[in-house]
Amino acid sequence: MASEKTIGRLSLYRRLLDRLLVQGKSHVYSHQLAALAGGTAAQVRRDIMSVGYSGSPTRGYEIRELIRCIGNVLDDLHGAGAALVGVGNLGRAIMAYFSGRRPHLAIVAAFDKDVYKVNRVIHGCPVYSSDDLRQVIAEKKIRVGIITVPGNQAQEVADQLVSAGVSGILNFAPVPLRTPEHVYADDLDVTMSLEKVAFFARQKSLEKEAVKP
Amino acid sequence: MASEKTIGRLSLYRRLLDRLLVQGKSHVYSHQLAALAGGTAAQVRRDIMSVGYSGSPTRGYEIRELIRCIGNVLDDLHGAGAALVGVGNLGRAIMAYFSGRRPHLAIVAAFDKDVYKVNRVIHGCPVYSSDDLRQVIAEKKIRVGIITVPGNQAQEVADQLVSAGVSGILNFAPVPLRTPEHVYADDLDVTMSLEKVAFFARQKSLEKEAVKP
DNA sequence: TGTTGTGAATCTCTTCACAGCT
DNA sequence: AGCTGTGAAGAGATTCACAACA
Repeated sequence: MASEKTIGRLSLYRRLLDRLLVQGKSHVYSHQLAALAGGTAAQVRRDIMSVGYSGSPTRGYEIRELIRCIGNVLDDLHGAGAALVGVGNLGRAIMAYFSGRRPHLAIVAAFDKDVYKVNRVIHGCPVYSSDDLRQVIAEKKIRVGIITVPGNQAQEVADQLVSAGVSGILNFAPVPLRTPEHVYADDLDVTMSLEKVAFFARQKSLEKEAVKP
Repeated sequence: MASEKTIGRLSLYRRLLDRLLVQGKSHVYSHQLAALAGGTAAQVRRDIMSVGYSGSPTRGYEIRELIRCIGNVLDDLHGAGAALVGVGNLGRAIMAYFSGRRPHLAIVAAFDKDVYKVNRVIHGCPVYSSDDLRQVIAEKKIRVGIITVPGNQAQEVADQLVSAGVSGILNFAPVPLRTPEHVYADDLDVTMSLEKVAFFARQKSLEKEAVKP
């Protein structure tokens, strides 16, 4: 089975391949894809191995076919809908971003506690009251939740999502979630990322100054 | 030197420790911090080793002092300002989120091409024209850039930021950035994260069904 | 020649396990 | 007794390097 890191890169490769296709390309070599993805050719070849597709030593990979094989691995055959909880700034930004982008992985329901936000349609997606979360998720057979509520409500929302039956959660709140073993949760912690960048930016600055004193 | 992963976790630990402090706690054991952070006690101890602080076998770590030591590693002594480029939905969400949160790492300038957005103050942060990017970044000695523009403009903005002198970039656009070796860049790819969650959610569902058929 | 696919080596990160301390 | 700090082992991911191929 493909590792977590590999799955992430496959998602990236697919988008890059889509772009190449639009540009009229039909084949690509591992080193070209690696350059676009910011990785090495060997890594690209290994990742592609895991989807069970083989390229040709002379022409490289056939883009259309490779996209199809990646889709076989990544996509749910019947399409998958996601639910977003927390229609604030960030929630709306994410709804806007995914609106009409990938039909097989769309945000099909949003939830908020604020009565002024519910019963509206934002970026093509209906907003429900958080009270109806369990029911809507069951009806629409939603298996993925996206949490964009403030940190102090994130765990509570996660518990509701899990109890409603989702098996994957993408969490934007700055709090690591506690979830049962049968649920996959990924924390996308912006504060952490920014502090990390700030730290390594400082390192790089110091290196520069050390060279040219 | 601390690894990339360790730096990220230190940022998380610090926020958790802040919370504990507010709750009136004064000491914490590695296994408690690990539970909050979703890691193991051994990992917490190793991470803390790298900031050069030692706890007591009887009382654990003194929270206030540990926060200080983590700050010594993570924070720039003189504070660090970040610049955000792209005042759209996502840009505003991030500005709102960091507004007044961490004084030593604030977003001190935002940029946009849209004339209706420039010369305003959003979430306490002045918005400048993208034309003035180089000048403002030099004046304010900004070393960290945040990219929240659409994918097709991201690389161009990154090049401008690099040429203006930043040494770290946090990129939200769904395109891996090409940056010179002396610049640290982190791509925070939401599409990738969501597709990863959807994939592993499906795995988990299948596991569940396999057990209870 | 220049590519793919892949075993083997390497590198990095995590966990184990226990001495030492209080 | 129960914790910390850490050497050593283990697990995982990446890169090397080369046979096989067109």
